[in-house]
Amino acid sequence: MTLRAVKPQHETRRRILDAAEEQFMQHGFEGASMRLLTTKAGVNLAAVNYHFGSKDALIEAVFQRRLDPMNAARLAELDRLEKEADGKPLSPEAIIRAFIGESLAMIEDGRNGGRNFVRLLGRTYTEPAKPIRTLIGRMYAGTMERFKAAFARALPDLPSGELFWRMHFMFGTLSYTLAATDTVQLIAGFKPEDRHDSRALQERLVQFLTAGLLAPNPDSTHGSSAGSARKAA
Amino acid sequence: MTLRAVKPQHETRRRILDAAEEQFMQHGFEGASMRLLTTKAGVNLAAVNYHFGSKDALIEAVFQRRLDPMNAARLAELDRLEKEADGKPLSPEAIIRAFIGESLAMIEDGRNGGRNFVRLLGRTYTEPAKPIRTLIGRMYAGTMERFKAAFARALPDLPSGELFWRMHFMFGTLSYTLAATDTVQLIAGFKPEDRHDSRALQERLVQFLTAGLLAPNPDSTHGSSAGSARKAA
DNA sequence: GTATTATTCAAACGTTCGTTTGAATCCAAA
DNA sequence: TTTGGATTCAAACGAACGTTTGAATAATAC
Repeated sequence: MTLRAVKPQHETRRRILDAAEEQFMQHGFEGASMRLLTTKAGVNLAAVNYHFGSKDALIEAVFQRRLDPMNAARLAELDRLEKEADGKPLSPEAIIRAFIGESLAMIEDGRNGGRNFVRLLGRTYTEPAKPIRTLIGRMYAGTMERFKAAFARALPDLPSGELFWRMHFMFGTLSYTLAATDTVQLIAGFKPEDRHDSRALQERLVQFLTAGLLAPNPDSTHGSSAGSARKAA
Repeated sequence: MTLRAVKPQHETRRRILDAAEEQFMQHGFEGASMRLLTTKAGVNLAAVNYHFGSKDALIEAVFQRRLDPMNAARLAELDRLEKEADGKPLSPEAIIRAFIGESLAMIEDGRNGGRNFVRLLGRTYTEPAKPIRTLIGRMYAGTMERFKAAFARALPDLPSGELFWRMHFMFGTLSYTLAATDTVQLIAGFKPEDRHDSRALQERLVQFLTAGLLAPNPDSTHGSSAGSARKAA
């Protein structure tokens, strides 16, 4: 076939990973079948086991391909900001932008399947299956640690217990937004043209998350110090 | 069996629904098998088809049982607040409490499976399968409409397009919190004792969501009116 | 007690699942 | 052109899937 001559070396692997992102996103890991997946990818059924070993290993490869570069970019942006700030703490808003910017950029990338991946990612956060949980947790560990430290420096009066919850809420808002933006339609009055305008979406998210992060501190029932962090950025 | 004598009329139906909540939550709809589900429920494999007709009908029944009363309670609480306010608009914080109070109460209800249900609900919001989406959308439609109207009255200066997004974000934060509170562990330093303290969790959520809802209004790129809604409740 | 209905049960239906196999084919090096 | 490893392919494996069936059992009505 002349088509084959054009085909790069790892074309089959790439086709499988792309189809896996879409199928896992649509049906979940257990619900996605290798037969439909390989058909969509245009490859033989046995190709997955040949190139990846098993369905579970394919799942891991799907996340490896996107998540590692994504978190690396987040950390690089944080590094850049901190170097630029020259020792001074960053503004909370800047840290938020560094964290969500990469994933929001992918949402517009329909061509390379980035959109499928972020939606897959969003639904995976609510996946209780233990192997997947530990996989995701391991891939995020270093990034979360660095961002938590950056937030702590930016908000010295916010108790670390509160910071944890604020980060949890922020992460939840982001992941839901990535996963459900054009699926769930609970609230009437949705303007379709807004859905893929990631610039406007990013500004809205930054406003919302920054305000939530800087919310007044509820007096903890456990008597921890009640420092407040009110001022807007 | 003497056990059977104690068994209420629709014991089998209830056992199936309880097991379904847990299995759907853990494995997703496509991933959950009727064989494991009926085994966990302690009923015969054919009982699901006898009592519900099919797996799909069982999914619908699972949501009917909990979601209808939950949304009814939300609307009742909103009605109560509005009657009490006697025509004056409610505070945004009060509306938020009315919306999230019911679902957060269920999170502590380990006995009756309410905890399983809210976690199932959280992961269902990110489920792209169309039948489930329309099912959930239909069950939420009236409630969302009423709450949107209440927010609009409380925040007359917030453009309705912005309100939509703020509600979207708030809903995302809530659903992620319900679904992932004790599954995902992305951020180190989690205090296990906080996980099931729904009182403290509710206060943290209210603080975060209220601040996000009242965030300063970013000037829309589409030139819509740029009213701001800054004041805290 | 008998008749009638509702429910449970073990077994089987055909289909699809993830994976394996061994031969066929491709491709680069000799 | 021949060789040898990499890749693709059709076919098949046993297991698990949702659902159906018809007999057995339990509960209710007469």
